[in-house]
Amino acid sequence: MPNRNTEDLKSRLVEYMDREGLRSTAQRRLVSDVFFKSVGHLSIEDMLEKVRAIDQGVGYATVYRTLKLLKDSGLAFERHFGDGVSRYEVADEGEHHDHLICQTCSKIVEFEDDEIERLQEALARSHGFELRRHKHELYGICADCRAK
Amino acid sequence: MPNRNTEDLKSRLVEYMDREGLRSTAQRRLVSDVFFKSVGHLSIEDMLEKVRAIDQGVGYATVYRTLKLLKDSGLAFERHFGDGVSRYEVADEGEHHDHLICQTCSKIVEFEDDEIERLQEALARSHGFELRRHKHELYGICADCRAK
DNA sequence: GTCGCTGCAAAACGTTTGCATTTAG
DNA sequence: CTAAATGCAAACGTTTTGCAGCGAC
Repeated sequence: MPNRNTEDLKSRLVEYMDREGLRSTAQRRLVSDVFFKSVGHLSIEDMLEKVRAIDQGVGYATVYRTLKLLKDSGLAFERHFGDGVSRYEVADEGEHHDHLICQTCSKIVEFEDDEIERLQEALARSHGFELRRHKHELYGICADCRAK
Repeated sequence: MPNRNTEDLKSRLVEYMDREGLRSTAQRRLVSDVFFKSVGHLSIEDMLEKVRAIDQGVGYATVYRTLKLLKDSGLAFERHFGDGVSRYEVADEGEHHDHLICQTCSKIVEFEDDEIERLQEALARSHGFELRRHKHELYGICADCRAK
């Protein structure tokens, strides 16, 4: 139950599909609806499971291609956390965050730090780079796991 | 020609192998020597090519397993830059750096910023985490590519 | 001589694509 | 009707492993 305006996301997707001349199909609506209502970082398998709970006729490739579509439209971020699996996350507008990951229990905490953002922007500029995006992941052991 | 004490790295590897009861073989010595003399971020294929220039009998699996050994011993870092390929880098002691990557020409600039390090340490602590390692990658367009 | 290591080839793994069929527009 | 989307299965690229023979100790 994310606190999120899924209607807005849906209409942005429709706009994108209109613009690109893509068709609105039952599968795309199902996959994108399920995705927009999800929290966290979902693999294709995760999505397939959720989607098949509603319609088990949906194929892996369709989920894969719809997630790609969502990524291309800017409505999903694709993440890689070191295991070989791609994960997808709803790209809430304006919101941005990095990740703090527990190496023991795999808990993922999201964070944002304006000061770090500012410093990395400055750093990129000082090396002549125009910064487009970044990946900042902190790996450690969370308080719960240390307590055990 | 990295400015690096390869003898030290070699002896640390020998220590590790002794401790673990592993054997010193011609292939392991060759692969690790080539690796320690290398700069940058090498894929298994890169390493295989360099190694086979000296002894073309060496198999892919041996390079793979030796790189894994180097990673386990703490003498190599494994990196993932988003294409599906694992890359390895010599883990010089004390030295640490993050990466600034040009999205156009794939140039990789290494950086280190103590202030960012300090902030991320504080941030992890404030979330109850004991920080073990981190990944900080900045993607953008370098000056050369923007000039074109 | 033992048991770990090598090289090969094959398996595994997640991702991506070709194609015949279905379906939105 | 037409072209795009689907589902399947197969292709892909990379990583990982089983195993027979080889070699360090």
